Amino acid sequence: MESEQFLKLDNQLCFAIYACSREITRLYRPFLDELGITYPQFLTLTVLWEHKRLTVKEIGERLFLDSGTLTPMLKRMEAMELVKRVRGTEDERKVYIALTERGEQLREDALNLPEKCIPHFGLTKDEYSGLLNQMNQMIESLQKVTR
Amino acid sequence: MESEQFLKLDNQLCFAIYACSREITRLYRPFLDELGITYPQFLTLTVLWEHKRLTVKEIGERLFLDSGTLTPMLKRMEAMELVKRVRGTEDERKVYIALTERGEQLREDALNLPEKCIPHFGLTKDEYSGLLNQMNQMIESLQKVTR
DNA sequence: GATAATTAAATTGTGCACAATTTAATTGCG
DNA sequence: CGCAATTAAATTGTGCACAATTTAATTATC
Repeated sequence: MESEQFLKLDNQLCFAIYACSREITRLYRPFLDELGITYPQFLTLTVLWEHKRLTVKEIGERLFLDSGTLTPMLKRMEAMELVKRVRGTEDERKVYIALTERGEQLREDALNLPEKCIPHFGLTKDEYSGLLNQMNQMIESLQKVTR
Repeated sequence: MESEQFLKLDNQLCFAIYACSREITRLYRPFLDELGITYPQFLTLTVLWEHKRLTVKEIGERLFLDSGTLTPMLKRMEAMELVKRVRGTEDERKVYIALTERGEQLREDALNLPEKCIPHFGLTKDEYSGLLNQMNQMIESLQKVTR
């Protein structure tokens, strides 16, 4: 039947996406190594470059990560002096994350990172944005079920 | 400039793929929980259902994983009696991984897993296979650089 | 206004993922 | 043959990812 076909590794989109995600991380790694950060740390900085100051929860909402992942990572980033962690005063449950000078400056070094990496994806501009759309659509569909 | 745009989270295909991969794993989890396995373990079983007996290296070539990841995972799977690990006799560097009875049987329970999950991707049949092709193409392009 | 329910982070514990190194076996080569 | 180079797994160490629980603060309700 069809079931048999779907169970083959080569026919599984989920495996292709999982493998692709790891290959992209591998592509980014040498560039990120130069900056002294990991890929998830780069994503965290990316949202902070856009929003300056966010709570742990707000970062989590954007990256789809929870405090179990973020808290230890943000502590490492604080130790590297990339971010400051400040407990809220009006609501003491919240912890605000803001960039340090160093965290701000890192943006300049990261600015050309996408341009250096994206060409290796082997996609045309249209394919890139088409794929971006489809992926975001898919994420939305999936989140309706998984949340 | 364009650089600024590329650095925004919403424009980064790499983030979309990373997030999508994790959402798919989240979708599969409850079904895999019933089988008592994780997603990477499911992928390992998938290649073994296709090939019966493979070395650690051969599994790694198919899943793009190294012994640092596979050895401990395969030991856990051996403890769960899903696979047998047998050191090669003609070449003692190799370790052959084969399914146990239980590992074989699990295939029946996993057979309908793709059918249960794929509809939630929110894709048409054509979109699914188109995306599968593009992802595999992308993986190939990336591996030319990262290997 | 006390208390129950909710919320935000942190903590605990398990399982990848992967770089780097180690160990042991095999192959290549002079 | 003898030894260097290579190969296959295993090991070591770091960093996510996430479920489940805990802690502490805030909000809702009576």
